[in-house]
Amino acid sequence: MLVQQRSRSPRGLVLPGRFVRKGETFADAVRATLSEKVGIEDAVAEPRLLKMYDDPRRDQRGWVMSALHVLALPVQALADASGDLLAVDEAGRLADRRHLVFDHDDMLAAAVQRMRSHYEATPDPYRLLGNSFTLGQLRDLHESVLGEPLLKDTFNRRMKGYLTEKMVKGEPVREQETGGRPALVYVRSKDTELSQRERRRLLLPRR
DNA sequence: TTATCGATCTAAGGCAGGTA
DNA sequence: TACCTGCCTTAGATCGATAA
Repeated sequence: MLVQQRSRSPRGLVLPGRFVRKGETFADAVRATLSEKVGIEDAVAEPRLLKMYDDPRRDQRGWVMSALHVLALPVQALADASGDLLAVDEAGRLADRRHLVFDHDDMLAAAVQRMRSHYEATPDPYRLLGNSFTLGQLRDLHESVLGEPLLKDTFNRRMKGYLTEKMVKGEPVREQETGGRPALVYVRSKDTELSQRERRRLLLPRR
């Protein structure tokens, strides 16, 4: 999670953000925040609106509404970003036990919960692995996001239903750098929008 | 330098028990 | 009864260490 140090009162760690200016949409403000405050000009993924926060008591400076957006990016894309990348725990709080100012702890937990629920139901829904990947890479990513180990066999069997082997010149592509038997490279099947029944079936198993 | 072996990894399939 | 799940086994492939 990328957090930033707020220099004005109340001081402390916050999620990146700013006020919406006259004539701006939320989308404009999100893009401007990424550009001006984080240093990301061209995000490969679109930020997703998650939740509105409108409790009049949430900010001592006055009545401030916040529109929480979520954007997931590979770590490499954040190499030059302004702020600190911090780990979160199982509950979606900062792993080092520090707290964010305002109600940003709740925002962080909500964002982590939403992201984990998406990774319960769809192979890499935020496309952090790009267009092609091995099952091992996919499982590592899902375990990282969910914060717990998964059953390898069941994960592979469930995910394969939503993946297609990557083919070049009629031959399946294999990843040679796994240290063992070359792993098959997969791409997402065209239809990865799962039905409610399929989503329940795809809920990932735990070790 | 080369061959061998063990460790490690993925892929695939079988099987028994559980469940809708 | 068909399907799903978890566990297990076997095979194939690579890498690094080690002996000849």
